[in-house]
Amino acid sequence: MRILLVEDELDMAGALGAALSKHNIVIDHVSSVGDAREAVRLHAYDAILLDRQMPDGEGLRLIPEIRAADIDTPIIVLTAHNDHEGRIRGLDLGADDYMGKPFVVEELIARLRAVLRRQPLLSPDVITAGRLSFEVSHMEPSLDGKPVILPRRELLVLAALMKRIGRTVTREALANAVYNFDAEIQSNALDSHVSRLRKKLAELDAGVAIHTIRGIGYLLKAAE
Amino acid sequence: MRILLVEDELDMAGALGAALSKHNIVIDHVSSVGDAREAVRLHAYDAILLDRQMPDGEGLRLIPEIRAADIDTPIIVLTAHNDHEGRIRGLDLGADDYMGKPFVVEELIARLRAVLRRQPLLSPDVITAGRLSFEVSHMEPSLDGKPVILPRRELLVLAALMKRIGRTVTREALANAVYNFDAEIQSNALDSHVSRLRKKLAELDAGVAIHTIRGIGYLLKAAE
DNA sequence: TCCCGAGCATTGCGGCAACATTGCGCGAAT
DNA sequence: ATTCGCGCAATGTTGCCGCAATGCTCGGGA
Repeated sequence: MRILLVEDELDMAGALGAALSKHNIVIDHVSSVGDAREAVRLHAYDAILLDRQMPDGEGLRLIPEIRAADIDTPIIVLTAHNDHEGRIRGLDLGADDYMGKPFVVEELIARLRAVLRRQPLLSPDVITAGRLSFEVSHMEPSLDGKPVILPRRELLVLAALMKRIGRTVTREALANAVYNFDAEIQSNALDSHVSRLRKKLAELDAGVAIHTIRGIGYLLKAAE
Repeated sequence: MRILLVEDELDMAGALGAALSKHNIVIDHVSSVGDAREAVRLHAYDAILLDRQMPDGEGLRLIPEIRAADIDTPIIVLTAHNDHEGRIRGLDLGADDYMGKPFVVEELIARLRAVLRRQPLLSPDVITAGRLSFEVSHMEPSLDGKPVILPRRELLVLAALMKRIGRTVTREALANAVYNFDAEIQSNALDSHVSRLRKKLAELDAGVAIHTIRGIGYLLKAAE
């Protein structure tokens, strides 16, 4: 899961980033409306966290722009605590939720999950294949109801493959799901994650296997 | 799918070429307006990526020429990031979309797909024959909804035949769909791809067969 | 009708690039 | 201090692809 954080206060951004990482969320952080606009153009995020005041203007005005572009990524607006008008305007403009600052990170996570789960038409929250199932909003795979613990990167790989189960995922798409664009990968790190994940799936006898599509990417499929 | 890339920066062209090949797109790359003009005359591309500044002039002026020749191939203009005037002029002149540089390749692919899909009257995105269907924008064949994995070259052959299903495809046209004109084939490599594809279609019982039109080319047809 | 040649089909092979695997060292987290 | 995930790189493996040898088919001409 990858989200965009639009926030100019660096402390705040840092703290949020650390907290969200623990929940296996990949973050792209930008500090201005302009950069945010660019980032949204460049990547289809799972969600956007949007602060109101930015050095180059009002964050809220991004919302109609995004919606006009036919992008229905969930947006959560971060507002000052008593900014009543801001909350309402945000929702009117097409935001999905808001959080008054200061807030407890756990609550933000919960709202994120809620907001992500609220799009059942587009994609169900729980995906099942073989003996394996995956709860998207919690980023949690499980086998016969028992949670499976995976390292962060492998988990992100699995998530990306599960979301497109039975269909191919290009190497590039996979890389985008696993790394944010600050990250610079100059080796076959991605391959090794795939390899390790593959091995674990086999050991667990998960009933799914990662197939290689040479020259294109990968594909997760239930074993027959 | 074959597209023309008009770009004089070699780094850029190289990177784009590599990325697009992974998506099974064959690229012809030219570095000047003159060569581009020639290329458009010689081949009916699925799309054109057009950079603005060329050594021998302004790329945009190709657009009216192309449109005047009654060629409605989608054109995506690659502009410098803040080149507002260029974007607007490009669209006015008859381009279909633009991309500000630098950009992430995934987005370009997405725009390509969007632009290709935007011509539903000319050609639908999903072509079906026998039990086989083919999603043009994703270059993905499927049988009863399940994706069929094919090697790159065979996939390109299948795409070319599907796009003209029931009608003959010249050997030459087929070669153009599978190879760019840098590629130099001095054997019957193309035949062997056709052969292997034919075999697979039979094994899969896909309900379509490749017929040979002696002296001319091939024809894909649903089995009766 | 039979023959013959050109065009096409098929298939094994070798090279090569893409991919897989795994040990290692670093650094972060606990 | 120890563990563990991560990126890296070296090495092993796979499978696509172009090639070419060989066999087959069609169709025209005598």
